[in-house]
Amino acid sequence: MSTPTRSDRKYDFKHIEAKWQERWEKERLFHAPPLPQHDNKFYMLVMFAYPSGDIHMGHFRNYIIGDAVARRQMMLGKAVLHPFGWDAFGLPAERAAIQRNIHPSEWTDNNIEVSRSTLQKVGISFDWSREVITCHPDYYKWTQWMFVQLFKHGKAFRKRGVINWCPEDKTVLANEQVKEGRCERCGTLVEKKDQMGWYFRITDYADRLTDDLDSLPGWPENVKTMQKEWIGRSYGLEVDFQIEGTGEKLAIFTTRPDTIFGVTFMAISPEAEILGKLPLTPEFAAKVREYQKQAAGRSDIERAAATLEKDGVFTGRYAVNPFNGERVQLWVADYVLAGYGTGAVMAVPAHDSRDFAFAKRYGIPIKVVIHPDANTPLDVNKMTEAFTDHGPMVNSGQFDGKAGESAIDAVSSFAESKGFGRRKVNFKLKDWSISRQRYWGAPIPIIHCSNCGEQAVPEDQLPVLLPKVENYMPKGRSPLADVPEFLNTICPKCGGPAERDPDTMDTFVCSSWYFLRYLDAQNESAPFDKEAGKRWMPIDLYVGGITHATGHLIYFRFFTKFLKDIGWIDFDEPAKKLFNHGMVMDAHGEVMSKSKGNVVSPIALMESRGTDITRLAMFFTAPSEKEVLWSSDSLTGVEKFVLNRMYPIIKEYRGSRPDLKRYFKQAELDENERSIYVKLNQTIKRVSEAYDRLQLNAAIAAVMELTRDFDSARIKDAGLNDQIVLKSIQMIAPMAPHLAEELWETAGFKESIFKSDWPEFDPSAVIGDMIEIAVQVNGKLRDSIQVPAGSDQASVEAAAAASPKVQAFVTGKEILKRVYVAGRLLNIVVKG
RNA sequence: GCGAGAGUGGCGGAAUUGGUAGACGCGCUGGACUUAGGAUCCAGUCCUGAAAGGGGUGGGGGUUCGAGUCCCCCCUUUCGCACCA
Repeated sequence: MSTPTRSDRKYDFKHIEAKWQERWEKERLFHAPPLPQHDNKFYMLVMFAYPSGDIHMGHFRNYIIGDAVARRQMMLGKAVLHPFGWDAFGLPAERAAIQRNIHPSEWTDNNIEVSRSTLQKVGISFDWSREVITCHPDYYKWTQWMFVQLFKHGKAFRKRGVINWCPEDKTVLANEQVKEGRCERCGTLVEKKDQMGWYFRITDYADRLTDDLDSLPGWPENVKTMQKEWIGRSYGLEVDFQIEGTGEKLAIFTTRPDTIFGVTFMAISPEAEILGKLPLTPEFAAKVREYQKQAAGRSDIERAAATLEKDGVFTGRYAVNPFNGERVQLWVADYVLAGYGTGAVMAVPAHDSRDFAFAKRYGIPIKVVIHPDANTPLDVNKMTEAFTDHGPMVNSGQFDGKAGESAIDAVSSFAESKGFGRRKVNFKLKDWSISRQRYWGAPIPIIHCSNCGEQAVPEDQLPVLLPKVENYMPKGRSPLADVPEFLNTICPKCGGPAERDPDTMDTFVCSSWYFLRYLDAQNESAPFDKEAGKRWMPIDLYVGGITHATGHLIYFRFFTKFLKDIGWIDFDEPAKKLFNHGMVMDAHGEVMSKSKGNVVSPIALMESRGTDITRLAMFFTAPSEKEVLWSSDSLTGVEKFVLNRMYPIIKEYRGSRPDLKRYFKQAELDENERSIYVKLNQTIKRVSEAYDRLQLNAAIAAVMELTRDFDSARIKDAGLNDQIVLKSIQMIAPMAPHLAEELWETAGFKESIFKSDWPEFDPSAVIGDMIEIAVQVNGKLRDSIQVPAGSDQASVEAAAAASPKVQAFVTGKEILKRVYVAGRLLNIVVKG
């Protein structure tokens, strides 16, 4: 299959790839300088990997995209930082340890070895001297340092609260790790539990995390939208309702103050704290308790099912609407979320679909206070669903007639002036729960002292080393809790006996700052050098999968903002540009998985067809942001291109060692030469733009066209001929680096092609001396005419008028006007 | 339900952002060279039509000299969130 016919040399990719990988390594070609010039650097980051031991098509695609960009930036003369590392803490290592009776670190380190050497075979231009491994103490020392900084600034705190509990993994999960009520990792239904744990106050950053998205034009809209929705900022009014016959107030949050005269009941979440403070008669208290039990037994999914019939129980108590003094029933209902707002809502059945369903079920009155518009009243008896749009207020006292924003404004201001309400901003985003009751993670650097409370481990005592343990079997509490040598310590403040926190940190903490450690990975006295941060940051391009849109990609922005606030860095946003590559599916559009047996290994392909051909095939099959349905057909076209055109092209090289910066004068070239010279420059332009937009499929297509049109036999000028050969090789180099290096060397260059200058196009040669003008009559194409470049409108019109095809549509008709687009098109508009 | 995308040949996909739709590649058809071809080369390949021409970018309207591209209404589809009051 790989036997070329036109080439008299076999394309011995195995030899070529090994040779160049070795040479790159020896020459330290990819080692980034410690402190680049800020205006001439490029930080190319790909999401680091969990070391599972194999590199699959998804990794392959991710890293070759980053590689193509990094290598091209090298050719553009930038100081390039292109590092890699391993997100090495996490559950699979514990699993494997339990199954095979080896230590998680051993399993992890072995996998890293295997994966690293695979990546080296892919020829990715990583600077391995900056590799980070998050489970090694020299890294997690600084993860703990980050925790301590957060703690010292009040951004890390411990509280008891309802948490997501995965019964399979036996650990707490952050909200971001729960998808559709299930553990993102193992798919088990998540349970609610009331438990003590550590949190990061990411909610303090909610406004900035939302607002600053607008300063990121280089981020895809869909990711920004997803983050905004996840953070879920909403503006509204908090109103106090007195609970009749008690001194208690019930505060509620609403985004629709304009419906407040339509409140006909109130609803409290069964988990809301206020419920405990309500004096209930024994009869009602028992009913409420029973309902609470029932609600607690329902999974999140059951409770969230939108179609689920709302249910609840009456508390026997009444609340008073401060706007009109009306007395309404106070219910407990589990469609109200405990964790949002105040855990209680004012219910306006006429204008909220959930309240509507509830009111219908329990026969609670429905009161219309908004009309669709002034002339279209709503009839309560005919309503089959709530009317939730905006419209003029009715039955609302002095507010009648106000509508929309101004209505909300008027009601809010009134409440504020009377002192029973205040404007408020609420977020869906919750504080980030980071305690994990598992072994294989970074220990939380906190000491609990019965006298002094929670004390951060002094920075000079970091890292808190993860001890060896006998048993990683998950029991629902951290394995470290059973290691007295670890647990027992002394209080750093009073010196008395104290205990370490037994929990470890969510691995997303480790990955929230790894991009900074790359700047200065060996630093033993600081997480990274501030000057290196100034020079290298922000990340110029961050490439990874879309799956991290509302997890990692929010967390690392949060860390960045925190570190800026405490003076470690001087920028607000970590990454200027974000690119999400598409997934790699099998030929039928199914996700590749071991259980389906449809996994295609990039390694096998690289071995049978060559790494560069495999890389080109991945680039060429689909644009990088779209999903790829991978089949072996993907290889056919690019393989022919490499074997029949690209690899043999070097035979056409005449050894002229041309000045690659020289531009030719079109007048000095003959017709064949001129046309290929124009093609060359058009190609350089197209390819450069394609790389800039990461349209690597289009970049390959353009080079294919050039090499197809290139016919050395028809070119007299050796310098021109050789420019075409060499620039074609340069243009393909970032995508097929081994092949390009080999050809470049064959042409006589001693230095790596990645030290050569990326070709620039001759602006005077992107259009030829004769150009084609489309001639339309009434917008329909009738002919294409050749005119000298630079012709004015009059001469183009004259040439068009001479065309018989055009004449056929114009003769005898009145010409109304002519639209001329210079160098492209002439449209003759005729009557009739 | 809410939100954000996407619909272009048999297939993957191009189209300088309002200016010659279908680049490049796969597949397919025919031919050349061959003992052979699953190699290579040449030609063809949106539909219709003998041709001239006509039609054509999910469907329907609109703006414009000109719309795949902009606007409105549908349809299909992918992804995300999912009782957030």
